[in-house]
Amino acid sequence: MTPRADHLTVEVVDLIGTVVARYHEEYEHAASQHSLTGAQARVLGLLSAEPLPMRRIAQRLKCEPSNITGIVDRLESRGLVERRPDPADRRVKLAAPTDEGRRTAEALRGSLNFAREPLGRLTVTERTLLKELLQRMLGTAPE
Amino acid sequence: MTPRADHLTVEVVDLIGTVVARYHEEYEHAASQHSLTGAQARVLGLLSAEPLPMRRIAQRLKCEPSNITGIVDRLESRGLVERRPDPADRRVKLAAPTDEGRRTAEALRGSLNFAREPLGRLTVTERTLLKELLQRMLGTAPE
DNA sequence: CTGAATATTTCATGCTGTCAAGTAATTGGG
DNA sequence: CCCAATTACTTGACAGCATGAAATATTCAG
Repeated sequence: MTPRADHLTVEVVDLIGTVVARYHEEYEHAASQHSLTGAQARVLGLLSAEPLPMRRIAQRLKCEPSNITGIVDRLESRGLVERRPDPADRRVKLAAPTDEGRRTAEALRGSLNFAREPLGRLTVTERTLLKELLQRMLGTAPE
Repeated sequence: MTPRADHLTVEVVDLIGTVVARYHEEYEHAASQHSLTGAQARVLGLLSAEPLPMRRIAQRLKCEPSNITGIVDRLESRGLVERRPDPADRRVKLAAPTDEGRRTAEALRGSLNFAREPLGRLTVTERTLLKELLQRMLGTAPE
C-alpha cells in the first residue's frame, strides 16, 4: 500500500526537496533585506497576527522556550517588538509588535516573492489542483 | 498577469509553507536518529552519491566553503567521511564517505519517511499530477 | 499554607553560518 | 621561464540558533 521507493515517489520527493530549498532561500533573502534572520522574521510574522506569550511562540516554532528569549531580545533591542505583562497571569510575558514591527512584518510579506515567481507559472486551474493535492497530502483536506 | 495576493495563491503558499515545515522536521528527526545534524546528513547524502571537492559541496549547499571545513571535520572525526587528495590538482581535497558513512547514508534514506507518510495518501494518478505541477512550478518541466 | 507545576530567564555548550586573513598550488601573460 | 593573479582550502573571530539544566517568580491544588 505505502509507496516504498518506487520511481515516481522518489521523483516527487526530490521535487519537494527542491521546493523546500527554494522556499528557504527566498525566505532568508527576504528576511535579510530587512536585516533580520529567518527565525526573527518568523517570530515577527507570528506576532504581527496576534501578540503571544513566549511559551506559545516556542510551541509554534517547535523549539525550547529559552531559545525564544534570545530571539525576542534581539527583536526588542531593534524596537520591533515589546514585552508586555499579561494582566491575567503575572508569570506570563506577552510579546507584541511595535508599530515599526508591524510595518516591517508587512513589508516582509510583500517582499516574499515566492508567491509571485514560481506560482505565477501556473494557471488558476492548476493552482486549484495543486492546492487540493497538497491538502490531501497533508491530511488537511475537508475529508 | 502575476498573481499578487489573491486568496487562492495565499492558500497555496501557506500549504507550501506547511510542507516545508513538515519536511524539515522529518529530515532533522531522521538525522538525529543517527546522531547527525541536518547539515551533516545533507553533506553525507551528497557524498554517498559521489565524492566531491569541498568547494563543490559549498556550491551545492549554497554556503561559504569555510563552513564546509567544519562540517566535514565533524563527519571525519566520526569516521563517516575521509579527505582524499585529488590526483589532478593538489589544492583540492575530495571528501568521500567511508564504508560506515555509506551505511549511515543508506540507513538515513530509509528512515526518512516523508516519502511514505504524506505521499502515501495520494494515488498513483495524483502523485503523477503533483509531479507535473511541481515541475511546471519549478520551471523544470520538459518544455 | 505548602508543595507541585508553570512561565520565563540565565548560563554553558555545540553547530551553523559569515567574513577576513593566511597558506599552498595552479595558471597565464610577458 | 617567471611572477602575479587566481583558486582551493583552512583558520580564527564573531553572531545567531538550538538544547538542556538550574534559578526565580508566580500560580494552583490539596
